[in-house]
Amino acid sequence: MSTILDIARLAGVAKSTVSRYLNGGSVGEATRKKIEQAIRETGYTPNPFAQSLKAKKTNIIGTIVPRLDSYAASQTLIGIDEQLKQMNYQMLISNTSQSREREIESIYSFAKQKMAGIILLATEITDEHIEAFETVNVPVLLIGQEHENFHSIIHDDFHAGYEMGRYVLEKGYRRIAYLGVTERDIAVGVKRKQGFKKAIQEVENCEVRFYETLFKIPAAQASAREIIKEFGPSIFVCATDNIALGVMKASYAEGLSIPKDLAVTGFGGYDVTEIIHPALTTAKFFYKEAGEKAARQMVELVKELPVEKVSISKYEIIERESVDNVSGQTL
Amino acid sequence: MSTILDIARLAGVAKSTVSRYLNGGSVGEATRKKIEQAIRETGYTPNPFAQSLKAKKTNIIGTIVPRLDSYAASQTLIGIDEQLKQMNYQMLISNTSQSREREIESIYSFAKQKMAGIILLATEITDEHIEAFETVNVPVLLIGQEHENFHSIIHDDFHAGYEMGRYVLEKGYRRIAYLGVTERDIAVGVKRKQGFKKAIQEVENCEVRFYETLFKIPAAQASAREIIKEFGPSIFVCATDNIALGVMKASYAEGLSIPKDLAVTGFGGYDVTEIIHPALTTAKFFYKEAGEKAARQMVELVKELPVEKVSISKYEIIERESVDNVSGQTL
DNA sequence: CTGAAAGCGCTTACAG
DNA sequence: CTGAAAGCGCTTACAG
Repeated sequence: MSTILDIARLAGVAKSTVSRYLNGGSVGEATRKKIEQAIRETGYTPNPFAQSLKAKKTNIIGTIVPRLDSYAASQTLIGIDEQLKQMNYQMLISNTSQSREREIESIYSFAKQKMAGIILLATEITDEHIEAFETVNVPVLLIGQEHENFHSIIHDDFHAGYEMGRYVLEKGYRRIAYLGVTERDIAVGVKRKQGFKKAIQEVENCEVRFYETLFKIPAAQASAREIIKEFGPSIFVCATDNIALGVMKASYAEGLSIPKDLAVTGFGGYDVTEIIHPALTTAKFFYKEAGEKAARQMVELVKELPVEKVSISKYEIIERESVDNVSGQTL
Repeated sequence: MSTILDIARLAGVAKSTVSRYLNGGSVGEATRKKIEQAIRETGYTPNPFAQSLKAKKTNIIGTIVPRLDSYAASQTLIGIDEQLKQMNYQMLISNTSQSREREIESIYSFAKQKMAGIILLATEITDEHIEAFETVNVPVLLIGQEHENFHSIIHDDFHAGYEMGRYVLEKGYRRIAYLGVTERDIAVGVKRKQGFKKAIQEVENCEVRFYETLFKIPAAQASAREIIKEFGPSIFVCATDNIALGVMKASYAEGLSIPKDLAVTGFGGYDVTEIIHPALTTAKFFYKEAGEKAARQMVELVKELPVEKVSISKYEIIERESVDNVSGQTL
């Protein structure tokens, strides 16, 4: 491995001149050529550790993710990674396995490692998060949740909820179970529900009940079984695709046919939703695109350029087979 | 951020003494206490860049993965990551988006970044791979494929194929379509098929035809449609779960009911296989465990301890609903 | 435009 | 056991 000194000698100039060339400073035509030649000969690449030691900052963006094995997470990461690569930055992933403690630790650990910025695929923002981010003093970008203290990219949960509500009502459903999650998750637990509620309020004679369950399929399945028995809705509007999957399992178990006996919708647009049969009607979010945008904005933050506080990523209602047309009426 | 000099001054000793303490060298009882106290006060942690600059090696294991959005990949990564963390190593992921070129680039790039070792979630090992690994001279571990030049952890594809064959025959199926993939993929394309063939050879009066398709669901679906029409098997034994999913979609489209009209099996044990209805009978591999073992072995390689050339990870046939009992006979 | 020098924070022989 | 000194490979004022 050759060093900057090797190529300085080869080119017959000083180390500092080579360094200047490398960092885009102005060098004379002749010396530039000699340096370029020397670099070509040796295949020289700068030692990143030496660079970072001086610069006290890397070109690495630390990305904190609650789990690796979710569609949303992996798509978002792919988007971040590809975009970052294009801009000559690198992504370092910290998987916290849904542990808030590890999430906080990762913030400090990334700061120690001189990450240029931190992207958090957020579920909940606690005081500990705020404190950590404030003490490390590194550019931060949230994906999936918004917070007044930080820049963020969110999915349009409210309007997706609203449009999903409209869609379900248009199809004629009037006995609806909304199966949501904890309100501590603002995006998934609050916004989607609020949007849905708004759609409901625009219509009359509609019986809607709101329930809360957990994110995992088995929990959703158990909740659904209860609800089917005690309420007997004609449709489940579920706050996530996984919850919808749990509802579908419950309905098989109860011998209900989808969508004839029971309709189901989700949110997310996970690829499994089109593999299953019947395919699931859902509000698709654009995780990869959101990740790409996050990467771009993060680099702008690093360069201290102005960035809008919150960007809203789009969505799309995808009609598939899990919802019937009960009435055909238009609202 | 405090440096080693700060804590040397605080403790009233020399930098080198602190460094020795930090690296497990012998220090006197009294100085040890003073140093520990100083570290506690300041919350000092060593600057990793300065360390790496001297040591010319990091405690980071570079992990090259063809894609992030696959069950096998994410489970394997989770296993590697968790185990590495426990051993005070870090994982750095390079996602190549199925580009062989990027795979090769990543090898060189990891070497430049002084990774302590490289783990490759392998699909195909080409001459370029071999050349790259030889020139960088960094410990290497393959997961998923074996190769004489390198250490590796593989899944027991051969025996999984064999046992799947036995299982299908026991259930009474005798008109079988084996839907495989390219033989350039030794593990998936060759070994699983070989194991399956062995099982077939132990029985008589069995009509088996072998086909080849691509890894993606739509491609498998198209292949399946053809095969259903021209051969009309009573069961599809598919080389991967995704291919099995494609077959299931094709059978819905053709109006065939699973498992009554057509049975299906896969390999992999992806979690989607138990979400769908009917749930898929498959040979489950233990990706996360394989990742954990890979991490352990990699660290041993880094430390230049002896490591077995190839480790075989286990599998398990999971019986679910996509296969009927046609005969009930025992082989 | 170019170069000499100091310094980033750590480790590693080498003396004592 | 402990410390002074050199050096890892780079960057950054500062002179010229």
